[in-house]
Amino acid sequence: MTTLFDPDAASGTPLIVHDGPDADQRGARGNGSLLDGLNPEQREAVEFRGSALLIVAGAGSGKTRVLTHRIASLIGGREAWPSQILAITFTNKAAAEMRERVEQLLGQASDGMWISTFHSACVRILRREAEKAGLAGTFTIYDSADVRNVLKRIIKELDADTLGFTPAGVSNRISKLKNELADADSYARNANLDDPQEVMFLEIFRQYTRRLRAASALDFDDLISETVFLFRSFPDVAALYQRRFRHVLVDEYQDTNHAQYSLIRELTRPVAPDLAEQMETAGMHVRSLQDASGGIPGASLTVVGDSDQSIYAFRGADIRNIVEFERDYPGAKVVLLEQNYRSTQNILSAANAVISNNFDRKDKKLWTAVGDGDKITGYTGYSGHDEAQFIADEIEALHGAGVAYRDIAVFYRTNAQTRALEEIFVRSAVPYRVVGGTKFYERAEIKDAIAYLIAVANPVDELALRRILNTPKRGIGPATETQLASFAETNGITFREAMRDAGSLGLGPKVTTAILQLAGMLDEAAAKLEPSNPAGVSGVSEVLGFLLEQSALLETLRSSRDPQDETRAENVEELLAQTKDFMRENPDAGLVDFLTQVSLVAAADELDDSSGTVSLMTLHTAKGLEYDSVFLTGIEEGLLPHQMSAGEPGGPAEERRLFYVGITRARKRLYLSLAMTRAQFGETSVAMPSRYLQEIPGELIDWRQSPGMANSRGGTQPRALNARRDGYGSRGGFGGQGELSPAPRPKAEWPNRVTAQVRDNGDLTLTAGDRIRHADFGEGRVTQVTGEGTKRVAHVQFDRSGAKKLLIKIAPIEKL
DNA sequence: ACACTTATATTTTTT
DNA sequence: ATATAAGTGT
Repeated sequence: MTTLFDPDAASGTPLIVHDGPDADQRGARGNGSLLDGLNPEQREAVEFRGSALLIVAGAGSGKTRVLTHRIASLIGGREAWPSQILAITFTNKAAAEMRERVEQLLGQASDGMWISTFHSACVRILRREAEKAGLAGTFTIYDSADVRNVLKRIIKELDADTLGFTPAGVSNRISKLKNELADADSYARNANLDDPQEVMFLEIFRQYTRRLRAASALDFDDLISETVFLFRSFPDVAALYQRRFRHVLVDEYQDTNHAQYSLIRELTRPVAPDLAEQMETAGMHVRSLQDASGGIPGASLTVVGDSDQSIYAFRGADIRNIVEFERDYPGAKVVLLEQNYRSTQNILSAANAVISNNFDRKDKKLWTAVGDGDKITGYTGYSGHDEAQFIADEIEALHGAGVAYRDIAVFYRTNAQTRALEEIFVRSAVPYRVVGGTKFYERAEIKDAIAYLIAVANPVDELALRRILNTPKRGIGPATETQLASFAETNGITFREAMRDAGSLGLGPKVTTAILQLAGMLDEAAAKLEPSNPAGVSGVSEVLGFLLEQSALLETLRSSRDPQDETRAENVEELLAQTKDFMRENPDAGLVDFLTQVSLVAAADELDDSSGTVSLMTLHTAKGLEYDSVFLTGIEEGLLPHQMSAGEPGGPAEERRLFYVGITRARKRLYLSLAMTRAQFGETSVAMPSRYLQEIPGELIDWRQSPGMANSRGGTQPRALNARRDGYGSRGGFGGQGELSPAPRPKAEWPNRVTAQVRDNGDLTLTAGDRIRHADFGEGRVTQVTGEGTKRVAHVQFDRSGAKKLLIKIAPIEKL
């Protein structure tokens, strides 16, 4: 028998493990079978043993495979216990998948392994070390809406709006600072205190910090930064985790911000000899980990990333983290994965061509062994709806040809673009699901129900209490709310305590009863969770059921005459069902765990692989996913690249990466679509093709309707225009035959600089029967006019060129 | 305090 | 266009 121990902190006690058949079996598995089917680079990445490893993994190069095999090989080769592994993924869904795949490879469960997102891991640490961190273990996590709520109140109280402060703006600024590990005090040290704007911002920041603390709440950014601060302030606490996690693996490293970078640095720091000795004395068994000096060496670090897929600079992601990895970790090994196992060569060639326009990057070319595949399909709609109709029709065609709906995805830059798509999809009966967007947990009725639970779990959370105070309506208005707040303030008690003491506020009897009833309900619910409760401990769903019943929240929605409330009631019922699922899947978890899980769901976590629907999502959400058929929509100037990115330094480059990410999601078929006009704020405006479209070699795209055709500057016949512009056109994305293939192709006729020359016919009005002359098609007769305003379309029968649809506002036509 | 009407901003991306 | 905010009247 060998005495080994798994320093798994879950139980806090070392385990004695016997050498036996089990161990032999694990050893016998060896690494041989784990390396099967890997290419030499992947193999190298799996097998490398050393303190730091950077895997530069191009899109679709099998990085998840490498990561899972690496973890499995560490555990299977008995180099590490599952509990010594910490793997950070981008979404909870990716984490679950990774765990499953590791266990599949090992053929055994691997309890104790931490595979989670940055935020989940930090919450876990903070709840565990709450006392040291100066927090209640039941702290609430505020999402962006909660944060804005708090800020709104502060700004109002300080009259800061007169200085131009908005909740969203301040929230952004605070978030940026926290991502840099700054707090109000450190900011104050460098602030220009002669600037009233700065002074006000500082005051808001201070108040905000104070209120969150008073409510025992943390925002998303705090989760990371507070963990870093905890580790820095308490080396002994940090040492617990430094000792435990011997292998730290981080996925999507290009999207880490400074705080996350620092967290990884702290976790992979060595433990000093004296601290290690203290731990040994405390019975923590560090002997087997100690090096010659008596300290515990830093954990091995593996990071995986691709700077070409860095798309989160706006939330503080710092591309330098990956670019300068070798400088940060001297002696780091770098492995490059360039072979792509996902897409066809045509798709990869397009992706390579686009991304090569970003100059400050290491050249990297994806390649595949699977062959060219289909061409990319292009389509230019007259409007967003026309574009959506094309997509719906094409999806139906694909489906008819045997492609499952779930293998099809539609991507867009902004959430607002879902509207046109949804309208058409509903009409065309295409089964679809919007991933992210207005997320389930962000709906008002769900936040209300959750607020009841938060009020029970974390009684000092004033925000949650204020939210439910008059939801559903119980006659407690803003005036009463303010009175309660100031009563709490003057007496130095919490809002909740003030509610319990409502009787001494001298309010009307009706209001007083209402408040006391609510407070009593919450206390009663809390009692149900007490372990000492003689009636036994209730689970999350019982408590929620009790609260919904007592507050009549559900009943109010059901009996409302607003037709939308019916759906809201169903949503609340869905939440109740979710609590039951949660209890079944996590028998040991409690209310706080449920609330944590709810707070940390990512958009992509909502994806259900088994659902037979088309998935709609933003390009950001699409990162890390792949589909057989991908529709990339709204490839227009102002949308991709987005208008707002124009001012940002590096904005257009990041937008290009976003386009690149979208392209590389497709396995077999890629569709690029855009519209000539786009509705925005209810106004319709003319849209121009994106500059990025021209970066794709023309011969890769098969235009069903090119931008040139859509504004009728093209035609169905080759024209002299093409030859004339060949100097530009053959290189660009649309005119392109390439210098080597002189034969003109009918479908490639977009004049090179069409983006710069869009005509405006103003309010030219046409009616059926009018004769017109078109610059290319000659004379014809209008047969019909459809559409409204700027997107009026004339259907014209040309004398020589046949029937065409023309966008009246921008077509090169004149009335005769 | 609540229901109704009118004004206004909203759309960049997200844990 | 739509959703929320603010304003007005009961």
